[in-house]
Amino acid sequence: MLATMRVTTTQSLFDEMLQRIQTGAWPVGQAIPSERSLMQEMGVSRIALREALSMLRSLGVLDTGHGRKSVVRRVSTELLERILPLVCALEPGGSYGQVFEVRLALETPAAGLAALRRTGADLQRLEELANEYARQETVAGHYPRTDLEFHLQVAQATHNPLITTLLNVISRYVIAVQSHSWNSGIPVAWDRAKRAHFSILEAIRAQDPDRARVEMEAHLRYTAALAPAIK
Amino acid sequence: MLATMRVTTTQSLFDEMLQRIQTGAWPVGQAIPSERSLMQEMGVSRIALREALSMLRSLGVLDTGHGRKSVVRRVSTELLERILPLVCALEPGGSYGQVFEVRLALETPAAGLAALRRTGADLQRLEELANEYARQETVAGHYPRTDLEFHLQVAQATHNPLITTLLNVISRYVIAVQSHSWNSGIPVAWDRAKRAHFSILEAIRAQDPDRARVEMEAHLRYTAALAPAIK
DNA sequence: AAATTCAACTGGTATTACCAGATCGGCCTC
DNA sequence: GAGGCCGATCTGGTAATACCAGTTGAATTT
Repeated sequence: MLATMRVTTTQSLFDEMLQRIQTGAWPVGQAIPSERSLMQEMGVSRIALREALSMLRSLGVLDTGHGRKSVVRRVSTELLERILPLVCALEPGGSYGQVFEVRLALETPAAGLAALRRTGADLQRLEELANEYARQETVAGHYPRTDLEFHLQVAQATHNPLITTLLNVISRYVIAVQSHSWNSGIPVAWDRAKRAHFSILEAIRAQDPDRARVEMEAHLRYTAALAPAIK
Repeated sequence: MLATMRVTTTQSLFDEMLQRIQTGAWPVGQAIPSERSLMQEMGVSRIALREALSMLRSLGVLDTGHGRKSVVRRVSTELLERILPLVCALEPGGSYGQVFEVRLALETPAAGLAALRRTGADLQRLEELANEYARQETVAGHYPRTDLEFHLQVAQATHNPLITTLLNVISRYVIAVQSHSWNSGIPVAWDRAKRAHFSILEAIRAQDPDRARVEMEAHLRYTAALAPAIK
């Protein structure tokens, strides 16, 4: 026997099973062997095995359920969406301005990438959202939602899921804070924002990344400047 | 009793304990009650309790160990560091290129912000790291580490913790993949990278955000182009 | 052939016991 | 009396076993 087995049984099981998933030995979307057969194969107790499984489940890579077999789930962006707010919340000094900086940094090049890669479907969806946004006349809470959807569709058009995920989380946060501060709303700002959306849309339609970047950055900076300095 | 308790015992325990941590009932850095006392207080078996605890542990909010009490840990970036490779590995298109895009998008404006906000201490640290990096002659694995440290120090100089956190995670992953592909290393690339670090340093010293951005973007694009197209 | 039922899976929970690291107080030595 | 040694007893980690409860699918019944 070794001097001391530094890692616990649970940990080694977790590593082993995670590796099987990453290497594709346990393909995504497919069921893994039952707990009973696994504890035989690996020569461990069900306790240790289940603790390792519960770690995988809490990470979102396993979809378990009472009575059915456990299947490997694709760890998609939802995991990041759960984690990022947690990190942002616990990180001290996570003020609005700092989050906005990240949004600006990400979304500006994202607009450029979207201009390069947008498909016909992307363009159509963007058009719909820009029009829907332009139709909004009321001061109702719909405003931030359609605005958000337009921006997220731009992110979607980059066809980079990581960008989409990050912007999803960050934009949601930024817009939530913004709409909170614009309790009454400023009509003239809306008109400008509506025109800005169409400008961005046209740049993306023309597949002009530089113009898309410029328009997006101007739009974001303007809306940010509207929000009265938040703490 | 309710018709059916939809959530499992483990899940409700997890929620309960996570809430205790978030509300501060179980303060960060402090030990939580022992498993035996918890299973008495909550009226559950040790199995369910331990599975919930293992979920907390896998999220990084609990620091458990053999023989000592479990203490509440602050969720730091390490959680993201563990998750991101997983997402990239399992996401079908979550390739190196997509992660690099995010790094480029974030680090370029970060260099600009660093130029505006760097303190004297930031500058000194950057200088040390650039020099240390320049001294590296061997092909040893030190190369990526000092390179990473320089870049992270640039992020640090933005004094935006969210940028620091995100770049910490993303750069780590990008550089890990890069160093993996540069098995032999290309000396001429090193020289260029060393000069690039000094160029960035000088721009930050001069507090010239535009130049810092340009230099950083050029540096990143060059090193990325070196990595032989990684699927 | 279609609907129904039931038996054999599956994962979820509970009980009990023991192992091993960590701790701290009392004891022994100096 | 002060300091180091040591073990009783805390802690979490692992194990074996049993049973509960959804799920499933094949055999049975209509």
